[in-house]
Amino acid sequence: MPEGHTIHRLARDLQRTLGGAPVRATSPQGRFAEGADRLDGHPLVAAEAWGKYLFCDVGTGDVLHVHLGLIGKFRRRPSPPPDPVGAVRLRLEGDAATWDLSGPTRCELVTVDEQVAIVARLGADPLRRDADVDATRERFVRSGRPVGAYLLDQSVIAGIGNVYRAEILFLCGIHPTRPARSLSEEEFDQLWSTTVEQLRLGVRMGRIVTTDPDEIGRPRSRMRSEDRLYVYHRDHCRRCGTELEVIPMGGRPIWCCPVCQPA
DNA sequence: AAGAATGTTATGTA
DNA sequence: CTACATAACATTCT
Repeated sequence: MPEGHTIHRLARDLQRTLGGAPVRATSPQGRFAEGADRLDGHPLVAAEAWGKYLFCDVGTGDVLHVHLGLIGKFRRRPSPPPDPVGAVRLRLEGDAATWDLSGPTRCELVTVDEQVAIVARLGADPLRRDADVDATRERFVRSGRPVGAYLLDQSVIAGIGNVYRAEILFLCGIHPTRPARSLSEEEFDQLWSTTVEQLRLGVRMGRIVTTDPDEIGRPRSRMRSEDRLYVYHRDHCRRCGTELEVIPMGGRPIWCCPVCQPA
């Protein structure tokens, strides 16, 4: 379910609703009982996203590390919460809200050192102020890999998923099969700034909307779902109507418009 | 009601 | 070492 914007938004919401006061942590299905015990009663000191990875520091030396994977979800519920819906692995109950976690690929307690090691494997996160753009540009100009595959590589840029990679390349008019090193500096910089802009927009909207409101003729909040994207999972280009190419890349399909994104 | 889904990791191959 | 392919995994939503 999530790309980077979802996790950043989640970190912000967790911080806002659970920050400061002690949190009651439970594992309704018992599958994370020990972890929940160690979290229980401690305040959430900081919730932070790094790409698609979430870290919640409880100030005891334990850091909750969560990766939602494809289907994981943190659901917000009122406090006190109703019965869990589905297989809830971890429940964090604060005064203002309760959060139920289901379906994560990763849910574990790590040390701060381990957190640092995990983050070290990740590339620059465009949503973070400490993102190293210059280092990322350097890597781009050296790689012969297709830019479509490269964008999905979390060790290069952290936070882009299959929807954003297709949409960002469309917005930049770049064909996904082009080698990363074939991009000019200007093209890379445009790619980066578009990524920052789009991910921020995603955080604000709480969903991915890459189409231009002027082009669609409606504000983003009132767009129909089929109008929110230009190419992802479409048959025809939302801008020019041309039939889209679908190319397997990085193990997953990418859609692109042969007219708007010349090879 | 079966299948798709905004993903990562481990493992194998060339 | 790099690039690429494949499988396994987890649950919800349509």
